[in-house]
Amino acid sequence: MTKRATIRTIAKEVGLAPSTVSRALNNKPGVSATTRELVKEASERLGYVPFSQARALKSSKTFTIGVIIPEMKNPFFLGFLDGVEKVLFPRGYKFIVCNSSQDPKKEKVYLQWLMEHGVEGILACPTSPHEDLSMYRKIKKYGIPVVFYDRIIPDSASEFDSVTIDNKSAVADAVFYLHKMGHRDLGICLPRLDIYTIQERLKGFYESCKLLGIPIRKEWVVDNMYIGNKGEEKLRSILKASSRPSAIIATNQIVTRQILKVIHECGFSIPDEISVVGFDDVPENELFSPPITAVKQPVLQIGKISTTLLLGRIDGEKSDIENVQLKAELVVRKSVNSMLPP
Amino acid sequence: MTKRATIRTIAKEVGLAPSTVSRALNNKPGVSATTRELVKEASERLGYVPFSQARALKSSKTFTIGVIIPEMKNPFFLGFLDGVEKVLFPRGYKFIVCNSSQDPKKEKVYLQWLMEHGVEGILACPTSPHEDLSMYRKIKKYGIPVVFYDRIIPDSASEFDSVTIDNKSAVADAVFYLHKMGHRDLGICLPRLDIYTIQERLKGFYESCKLLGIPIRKEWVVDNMYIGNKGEEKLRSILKASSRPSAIIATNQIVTRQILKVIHECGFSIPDEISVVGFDDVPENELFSPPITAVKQPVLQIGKISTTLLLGRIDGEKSDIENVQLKAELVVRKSVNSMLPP
DNA sequence: TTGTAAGCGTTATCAA
DNA sequence: TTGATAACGCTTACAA
Repeated sequence: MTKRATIRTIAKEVGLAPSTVSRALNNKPGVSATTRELVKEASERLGYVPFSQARALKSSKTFTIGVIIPEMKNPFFLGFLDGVEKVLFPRGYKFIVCNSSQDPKKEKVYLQWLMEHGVEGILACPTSPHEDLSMYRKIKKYGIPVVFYDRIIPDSASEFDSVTIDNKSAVADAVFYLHKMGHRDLGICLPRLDIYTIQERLKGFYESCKLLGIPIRKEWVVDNMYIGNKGEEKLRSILKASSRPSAIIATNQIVTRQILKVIHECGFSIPDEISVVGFDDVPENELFSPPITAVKQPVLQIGKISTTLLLGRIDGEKSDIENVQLKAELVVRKSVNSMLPP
Repeated sequence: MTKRATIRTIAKEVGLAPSTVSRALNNKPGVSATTRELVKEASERLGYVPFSQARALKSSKTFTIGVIIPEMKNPFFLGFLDGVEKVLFPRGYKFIVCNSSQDPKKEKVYLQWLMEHGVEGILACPTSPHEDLSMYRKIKKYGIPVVFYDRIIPDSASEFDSVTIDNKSAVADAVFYLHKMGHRDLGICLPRLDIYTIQERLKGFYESCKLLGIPIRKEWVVDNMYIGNKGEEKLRSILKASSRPSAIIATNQIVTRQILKVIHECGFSIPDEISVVGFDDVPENELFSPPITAVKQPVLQIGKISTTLLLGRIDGEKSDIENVQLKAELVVRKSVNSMLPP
């Protein structure tokens, strides 16, 4: 393992100045064809690898963006990353994935690191529970564009670009559908209440129930499915009570799984004994017995649009802040029973 | 948006030399407590952000590694990345995810980019179909350690560290189990044959069948499940034929889903009419009706071990090449019928 | 067309 | 304890 070849090594090798070598390698004008050939050949032969850190020192272009995701196990973020990559690769950009694990401190550490490492932009699903925008403001002030995706920090709409879905109507659609199918006794399960999207989804539940005159039973709102076994236990006790909901609504994919698990354990059959509306549309929804009716988020789109928006900002687009809101869609399968008289 | 504060800005602000500021900020010895305080306060006030590219120019430490994954949709890699992150974060390292999309050209582009961007090591699941090690050799020669995970390039064992599972026995275990349950008519589905792990899994199938005296029906080996609808169609025709296998073995998670899908479409019930052994253990396996018996890879372990190995190399450990091979485990659930007389 | 020299922000070495 | 200076590898005016 010899010392790395630099532009100087090549210069010496071919008897030219480093600047000429630089020009030749970067296909800049003002170099004779012969020289260029000569330089490229030598570069190849010496196994020269440009050192982008040095270049970044001058140009501050790193062709890297940072992506903050709050959890790794939720397939939503995998789909999102897929969309991000599809837009990034053709543009020659790469991304650094930072898993905040839903921990604001970890998020902060990562954000600081991303700043220091010269990312040109950041896609963030913020996890801060107490509206702490300070770090993101700092980053923006520092000249690094930020686009929020999936979640936003309330009241930050005018400050940051964002790409989200209409979470309220996503759940409202589910409620409307259940209502249409004759359901009046609805339960809902949520992973945890300190997440923006989840709060919105719950609001959508409350608002649509109110609108339709569906009575809300607070005890059928399970808001801590992520907290150990608490949530699952609570759901179990709800299902085993003498009076139980006729349908359960999920608010993300993990929760969908948890609901199915508890229902299986209780030995109920879907949809005859209980109906289920899942959240997030993943391939396995088709494969369950019965196939699960679910709210489908346009994951790939969220990834592609937020990345496109970010790259636009990196390129210096100075237009107004954009808050893109996409629509979720209810994919009807067989997990909801009709409660209507025939 | 004012100009970025540098170490010089701070130096001017507090009337000290840049070198002193550097020492103060990095908690190096040889700075009086008062000065350190003074500098840190000014740094804070000016919103100073160290520029790691410049630091890397001297130290060549970037605290970044590159990870090559071949596909984004396979949950295996999500679990793997989870393991990687768990080891990396406490050590202050970050990772750049590169999705080669099973495309050797794309893989090469990413590898080149990672080299140029000064990653200190690379975790790779190589996708090269024709044993092309040149790029990886180049990287290693250049001084960047490489650890292969999941897949290896045949005959590279003595050259590169690796963390894999015993793919042959993973499938063989499934075959033994099926045999024990009285199955003699086995089919197997594979995503594509140009992948190392898949070749091994197929070998494991052949070898164990031979050992047990199970006759192999070539037409029940579906080797192109990833190619459009070809694979699914072939499987469908196999299932609809007058003589069909009593059990189907999957060789990854996506293929498991495909098998379940086709079986559902054909209207067969599992396990009464056909048995299934899935590959990769994901939460939904528990939730299918019936729950799916599956080969469980120690995904998280693969991530953690390969990362630990890589960090060791980065730290300069000069021990012999390590080829870690982990064992998969068969998780028995209810998707395999007993064919034995009672 | 090619060479010289300065500088990007940081750190290490040596001198004060 | 602090300061001056050089160096990391590359790019880019400007000069030749």
